[in-house]
Amino acid sequence: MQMRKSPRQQRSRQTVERIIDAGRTVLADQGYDAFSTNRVAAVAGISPGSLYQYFGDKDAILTIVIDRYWDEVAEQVAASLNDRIGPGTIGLDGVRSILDALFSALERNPALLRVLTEQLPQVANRERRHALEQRIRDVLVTYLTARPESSRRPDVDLAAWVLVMAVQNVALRWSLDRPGFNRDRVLDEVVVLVGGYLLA
Amino acid sequence: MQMRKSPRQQRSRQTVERIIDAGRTVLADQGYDAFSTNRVAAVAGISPGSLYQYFGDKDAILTIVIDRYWDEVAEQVAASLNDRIGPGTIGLDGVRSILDALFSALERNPALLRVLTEQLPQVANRERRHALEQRIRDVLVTYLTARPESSRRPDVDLAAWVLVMAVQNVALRWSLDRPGFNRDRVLDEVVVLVGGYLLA
DNA sequence: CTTGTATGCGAGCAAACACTCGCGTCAGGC
DNA sequence: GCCTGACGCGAGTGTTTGCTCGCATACAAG
Repeated sequence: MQMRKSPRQQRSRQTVERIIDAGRTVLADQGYDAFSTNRVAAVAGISPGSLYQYFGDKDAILTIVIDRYWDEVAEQVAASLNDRIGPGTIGLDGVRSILDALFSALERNPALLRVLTEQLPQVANRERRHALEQRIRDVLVTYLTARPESSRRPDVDLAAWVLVMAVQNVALRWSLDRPGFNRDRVLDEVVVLVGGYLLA
Repeated sequence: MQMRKSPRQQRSRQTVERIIDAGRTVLADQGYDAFSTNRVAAVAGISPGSLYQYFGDKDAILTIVIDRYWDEVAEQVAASLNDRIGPGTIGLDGVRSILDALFSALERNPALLRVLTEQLPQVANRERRHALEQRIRDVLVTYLTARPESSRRPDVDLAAWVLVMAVQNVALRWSLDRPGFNRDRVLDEVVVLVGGYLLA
């Protein structure tokens, strides 16, 4: 179920925002198990009944929190992407700064990222993450097509898919697992991974 | 909680196996939501009470199903790895056949793989997947150290980590999302990814 | 056969929790 | 200032589900 009715007055618009904030807070601070409607309502400082005036069910709140999170990540990566993609050939330093943006975006809210990726049924994230991936793949494909000299891979779609899948997991797992490796060196290695693949 | 007591008689050992089988069946066929103790017991053809003679709680059954699954995957990959690692330098065709083994292992039980990775809280898989990753990383590190001519990466540990993370996700997502790409061509690309990275 | 133990049963308990409903309160247009 | 609908309340309901417990049955040792 989705949003039940839209808030008309000022007061209720604040209520809706407080519910969403409370949802994010509970998720990030106490985990998915604690994410009960009663608790979210309590943290939001409202009653459980009020919650159901605007949200059809528990999942509706969860969905909004998830959507907002991935939208923020997408926004930051897209910003860096658009900055670099205008001029001419990107070059390895450009790749690096885009990767840097991705890493930074994932570092913004580690607690929430952890809960979203480790405690939630992934099916909840699936749609949004696919959208994010698709968005980046599209940019990649148009870039690689426009500048064939920057890649030796024959199938552009396939190359973009492989790169996104590979890079995504390196970034994600570095953010979540915090292995002992230095951030800058990991970035360097990913740049090599990408460059080596495209120009092999 | 763990295993509550071990089965002494033949009869009860069969019961335990039937419970585990039922657990796997319910998970793969009906998903995690349907994975209730009562239903598992029903599918196993026993009563809920009997189930708790051997398993401390619901999670104990789940854990065993997960462990067995990842152990099987690890076994198949390790087998291919050990076959290839004995002789001398592996070479790109050797890399390819190891990757092939990984893909095949993930293709064995797609339904269960999907439920484990998409519906379960990932924290349940975490330990086992880390163990699997660590195992492969160790093999990689010893190989790369023993044959420095096969890689130009300065930090062997870091290189192994990056490769495992990158390759893992490509394999996993290809198995789960079934994008339109031909299996062999994906394998080829991953070989290029690995080779290009190590020899860049 | 007897007896102690391992195994199995299944109705039912207790807790958690998503969600409702009837009623009181307040905002804001006229 | 009034009046109507939007807003908010919170105790309560219905259901689900993990798990127990007292008892029956099957097994194996002596």
